[in-house]
Amino acid sequence: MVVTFWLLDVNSEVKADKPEIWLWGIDKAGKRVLVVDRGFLPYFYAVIEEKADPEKVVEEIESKQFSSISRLDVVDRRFFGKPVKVVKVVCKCTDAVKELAEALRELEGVRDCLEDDIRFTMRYLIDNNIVPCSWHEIEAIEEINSPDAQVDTIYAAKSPPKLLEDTAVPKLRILGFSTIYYSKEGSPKPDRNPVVIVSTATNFSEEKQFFADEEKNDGIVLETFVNYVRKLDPDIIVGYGVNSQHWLYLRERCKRLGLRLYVDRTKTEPHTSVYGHVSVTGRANIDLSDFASEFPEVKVQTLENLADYLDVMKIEKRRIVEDIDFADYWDDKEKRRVLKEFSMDNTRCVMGVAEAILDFAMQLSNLVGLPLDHIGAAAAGFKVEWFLIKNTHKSGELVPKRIEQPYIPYLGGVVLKPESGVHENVAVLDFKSMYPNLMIAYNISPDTYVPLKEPVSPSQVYEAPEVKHRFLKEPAGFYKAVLSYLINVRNEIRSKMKDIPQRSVEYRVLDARQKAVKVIANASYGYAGWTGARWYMKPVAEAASAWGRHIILRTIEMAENEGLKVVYGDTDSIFAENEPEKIRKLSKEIAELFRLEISLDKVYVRILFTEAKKRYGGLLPDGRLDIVGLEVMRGDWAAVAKKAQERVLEIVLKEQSPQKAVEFVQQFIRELRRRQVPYRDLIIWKTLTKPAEEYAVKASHVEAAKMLRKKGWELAVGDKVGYVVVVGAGHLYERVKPYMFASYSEVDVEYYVTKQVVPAAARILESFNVKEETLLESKRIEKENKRLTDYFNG
DNA sequence: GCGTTCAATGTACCT
DNA sequence: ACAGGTACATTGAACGCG
Repeated sequence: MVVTFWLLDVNSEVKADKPEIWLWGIDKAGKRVLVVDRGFLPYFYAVIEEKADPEKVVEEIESKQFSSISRLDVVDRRFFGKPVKVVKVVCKCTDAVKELAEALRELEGVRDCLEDDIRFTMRYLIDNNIVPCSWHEIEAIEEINSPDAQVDTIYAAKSPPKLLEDTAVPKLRILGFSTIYYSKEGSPKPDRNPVVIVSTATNFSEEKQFFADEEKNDGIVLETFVNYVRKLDPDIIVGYGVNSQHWLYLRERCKRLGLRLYVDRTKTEPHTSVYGHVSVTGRANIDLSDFASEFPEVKVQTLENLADYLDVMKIEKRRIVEDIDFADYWDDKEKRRVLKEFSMDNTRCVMGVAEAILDFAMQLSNLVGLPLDHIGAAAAGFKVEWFLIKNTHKSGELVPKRIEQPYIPYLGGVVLKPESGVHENVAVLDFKSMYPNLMIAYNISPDTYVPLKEPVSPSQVYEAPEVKHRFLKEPAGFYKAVLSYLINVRNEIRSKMKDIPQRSVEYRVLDARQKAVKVIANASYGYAGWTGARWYMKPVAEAASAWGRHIILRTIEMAENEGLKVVYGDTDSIFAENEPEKIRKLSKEIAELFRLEISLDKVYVRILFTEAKKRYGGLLPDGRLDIVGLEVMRGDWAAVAKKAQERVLEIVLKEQSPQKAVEFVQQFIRELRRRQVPYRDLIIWKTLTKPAEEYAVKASHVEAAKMLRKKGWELAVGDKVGYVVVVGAGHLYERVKPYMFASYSEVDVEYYVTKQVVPAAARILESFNVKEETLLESKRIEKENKRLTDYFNG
């Protein structure tokens, strides 16, 4: 019979020494199915030396009588674009692959073995063109002696599945959860601290909570939670921080209590796997924190901040309970109610954030080919790499081994020094997807690169300026193929979206798709220059950036020849006077000369450049401010400074009154000195980028982290530390405290005046010759106004 | 011994 | 564990000074 299913998860098993692929999915009728494919064997390639005879090599291998070899085939492949003869070594089991490849590498006539490092499940998906989060059909028969799996039907495959066109997403059961641990000794530890609350919610509005008893016994929490999950049988489980923390915590708790955390579909426990994701067999376990980086505007990426940003649940409308207070809240009968509600709200946030992210995650999984539960956990470089592996496989290109490469820096984009001060009516022109388009236009790719010593006629190659790297004009390299596809597909999607109502399901899915496509296209240049990449090739990245410099510099020349004054530019953009006719002419010239598209991105009514590069603020026609690089945009400045600077910019750009801005700052400082600003606006957040001991110099956030650790609150590398500056003597790092350990009365407000608000405000006002001292003068208002009036009137 | 100078360190941003 | 280019605050050693 033919089974049609949407692929949710995949894993491999070994039964009686034979490898099996298990495909978990949902069929057209909404039944949960497991398809077991026993017809696929692992393999790798032995690359034959150029002068060797492939048949001789096969004979040589055969003579060794390796028992784990199933068969040998001589086939044609390509390696970095060059045709090679390889022996496809098919193995009887997955365990044998590594060992066998190691042995064959030593054989005469074998140059190297490749693709022995491709995981079996990914091998199966790629070879059979099977795509996670897509529909497939397969010839299969219902299993008689079924393995124990929590699905409606189990099938045995009779042939590999076939990918279908259908892009619809089936109705899935989604479960979200969050936990509260009880600890009076700092960071909760599973060997001593119980889980007192688990809150769950589903995408069909079912909310549940599981609580520990009065003695804080959590066996009941874990047992009832596990039973609930099994009964509900979700396809997707979502949480925040579940990969790095919660699954392991719950599992450890279960172990101590003699329980099993059987929340999957086969009675195994959640286990950490590739890229640090936690696998729950038969379901897709998704950690939303893995997707938080898609929202760089959110500087401190906690669940509540993300939910606030995505309009899931506003922070002002919530009662937040800090971790350090969990135990106190649990112990107090009245407060326990608040803690329970806080926990339930966390799970509601999980569900809301999941709704904003899941479409994107599915599209990314679908595009890249990594299973849904892997895709978030995989770093950007690995996403690009799997996308490339999947797409190069089709053209017979072999996947290089990952080898450690020395890091050799190279030149990047051009950044112009801005014409500091205020400019009116400024147009921003930029090259759309500059690096991908350069790689397409000049066929820059690992498989088209012509090494220095290789003779080739100049007419056959594109030669990058300055660096002189050469790439064949023909045939198209795989970057060109793949990037053209991505750019075309994105354009098609975006034009399709124009004809669809924005609230429709279809629009949302298309939007998620175009975002996924954009992520991969944008990361491909960086991938080429990443020393960890399998296809790392410095000349590829270096040629792209060299072409980029060449083109932006020619563009500036041409603009100026046109009579357009360029006031700033960075990598792929130029800022110039907004003269539509001249701009149109310029765009046309660029298109003809370089076969690249430059477009009018936006126009600023008024823009202010500081003396520095990469820092400016502009007023858009709709009245919004566009602020770039300045303190307002930074997560490591106190909110007081950011708010003051933003208001100063607004006054200066909209009302064009530096005087009024000065008065605002002076008033703001008075309020700050009276401690009338919220305490939370004084918190400074900085990332711990390495273990506290490894810092070469003393640093405020590290000292704050050490204070937290002394009280049992451990921070991991990558965590953000929130601290405030308090009164006292000595270095700055000696005068900081974690924000939850300090009280407002001990805060050193003068620090915030002189080192936060004043510098941030002065950054803008220095364009108007306002000095920091002026901002710090606090005379009576009338007197001040007069003095300023006199000052600005000269 | 103490203030000044400046390279080094550290973080976060822009494209 | 995608690239290079850049700004900026703070630290701490070197320096100058009877």
